[in-house]
Amino acid sequence: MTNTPEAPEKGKDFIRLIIDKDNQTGKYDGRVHTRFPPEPNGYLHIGHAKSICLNFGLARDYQGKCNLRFDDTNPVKEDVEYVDSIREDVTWLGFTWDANFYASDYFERLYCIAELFIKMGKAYVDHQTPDEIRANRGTLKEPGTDSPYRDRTPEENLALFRSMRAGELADGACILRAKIDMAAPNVMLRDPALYRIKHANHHRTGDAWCIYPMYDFTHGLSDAIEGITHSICTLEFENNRPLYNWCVDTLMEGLRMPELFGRNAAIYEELAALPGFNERPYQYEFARLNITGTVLSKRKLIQLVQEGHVLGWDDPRMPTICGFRRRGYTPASIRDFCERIGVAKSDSTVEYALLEHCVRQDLNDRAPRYLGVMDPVKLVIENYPEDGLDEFTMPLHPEDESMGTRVVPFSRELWIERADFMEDAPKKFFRLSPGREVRLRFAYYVTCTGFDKDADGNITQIRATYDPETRGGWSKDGRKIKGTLHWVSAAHAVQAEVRNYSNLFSCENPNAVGEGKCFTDYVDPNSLEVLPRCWVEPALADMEPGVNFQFERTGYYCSDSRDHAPGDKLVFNRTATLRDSWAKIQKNMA
RNA sequence: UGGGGCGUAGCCAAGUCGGUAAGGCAUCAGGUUUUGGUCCUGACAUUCGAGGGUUCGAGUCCUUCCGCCCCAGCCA
Repeated sequence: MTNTPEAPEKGKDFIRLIIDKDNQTGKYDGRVHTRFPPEPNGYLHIGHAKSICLNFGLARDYQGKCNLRFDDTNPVKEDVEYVDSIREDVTWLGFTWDANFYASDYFERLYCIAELFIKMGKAYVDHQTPDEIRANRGTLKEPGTDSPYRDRTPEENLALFRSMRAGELADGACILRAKIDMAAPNVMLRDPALYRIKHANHHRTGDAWCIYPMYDFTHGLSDAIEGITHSICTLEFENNRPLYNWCVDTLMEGLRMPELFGRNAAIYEELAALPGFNERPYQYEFARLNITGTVLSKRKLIQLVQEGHVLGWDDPRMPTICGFRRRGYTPASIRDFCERIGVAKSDSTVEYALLEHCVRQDLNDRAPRYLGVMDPVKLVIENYPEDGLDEFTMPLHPEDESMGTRVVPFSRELWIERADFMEDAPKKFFRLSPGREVRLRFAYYVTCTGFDKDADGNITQIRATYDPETRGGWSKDGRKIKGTLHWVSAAHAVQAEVRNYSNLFSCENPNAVGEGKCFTDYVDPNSLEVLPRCWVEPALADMEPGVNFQFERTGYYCSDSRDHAPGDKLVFNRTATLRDSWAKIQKNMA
């Protein structure tokens, strides 16, 4: 691992503790080699980010290595579109793999290993139908029944398996099964399938194969081939671990039986020399990530996209990596989140608030500030000259001068936020109201002198006077001004479309909906709010797509990567609101 | 008594050979502030799923019980 972000400084998780122990005992000679092994059948989500940060982070912290390996053993579900997106997302998160492999790289070796298993009497070809196999597997509490084909000779099995590979059999005609124990209490061990026939085109190997290895057979062997030391996956694979071990151990045993090698001897000898088959990898499981208010399973995410509940995989409301990217989340904020949630074995659901905290913290430091009015109402400065103009040079960041400045024009007519004015304001309201004085950010103090309404009672315009002695938003007499409003000069403002996002789901846990309900029933149609006519300061007109910034007093935003066109159509996505203690006060008053 | 895991605050999560419950988020209360932002300070588990036992001493050891998650794809 090279080129990776800063290391964390906190209590170690159980996996790091295991590695420490391995290093102390001299296991693997101090080598640490992990891998991130996605199946390219969908887009990566924040749950994958946890795994990515763990696996690549381990390599970083222990001066080890981490591979990217596509687990592409099921061609009908996979596609290059997904492998491309996965590579892009891992890279965007800030990680660099030491090697990029595919399970399909190992198809020939895997096939030879299967032949060896057959010769060892550890695998057989089963001609039972899927229904029969299911019926004979037994139940969780009752043992299974041996297949009538279980005692075929190695010679017979070898011939059959070769005809499977040769394409002489139809899909589903038979499978290759491990010969373990049909009465095993762990159902995974009741003669699991190793190979199935699928006359399907594979995104990488094309039509070279019509049989494909199963996950359990492939995974541990691929790990060993790559010299992986610590194979980390999620909790639901705990039951698979004995099978993982069986596959690796059985091969290691077979590799010591050269009398069985036959014409593929070269391949077996090569495997036998690999570090992974001398000091084999071990699998460890951690709890997958859950976050309140969203779903994190590929199946559900696909459903949201396909049924049109969202606008695509990168819809900013999606918990996908590309969704967060488009929303304006930074790689550093997601990494920080993954560090903070920890790695453990208990099922847990992290509050979305933590993720929001992480972006806010990151963006607070690095996002330049701008002024933009979301819900505009006109403010006329009555004592300001009709053709007057001020140009204020404002810092792009209040605590970081190095970020520089920009110039913001000021004139007689301004746009301010409708919510910043109240006709009859309570005492705690620090904004504009008849007779009250507020500061216009970095401009002047203004005092409200009145307002106008239309026939329906809507406020059409607010009137005020300004104090020329307060230029820059500061006064010599030191009088206290509690409220500071953002504003934009009506004559100079640029129009923009602002897209505000809130929770995609209207319930806290869309994974556990009531009887007869579907999680999609809880998709909130108001989770996307489009404000087509906002007024923003001119400095924003030429902003490139994909740039993070803050609209002061409002929130963190990001120019949209798809629809934002500098100098033409401005489109800004809300990444997160600012924390809003005024909202809390209002809530408490109500 | 199918098998495999897990249970420390509202949410995550440290807790190594038993020695008297880290940290973060959220929440609440103050202070600073030209963003009701940021920042700073303080509060927030007499108790670790429950009971029993061993011990001078138990979140850690023993034991019984309870609760939750995973497994019966020719998916991963």
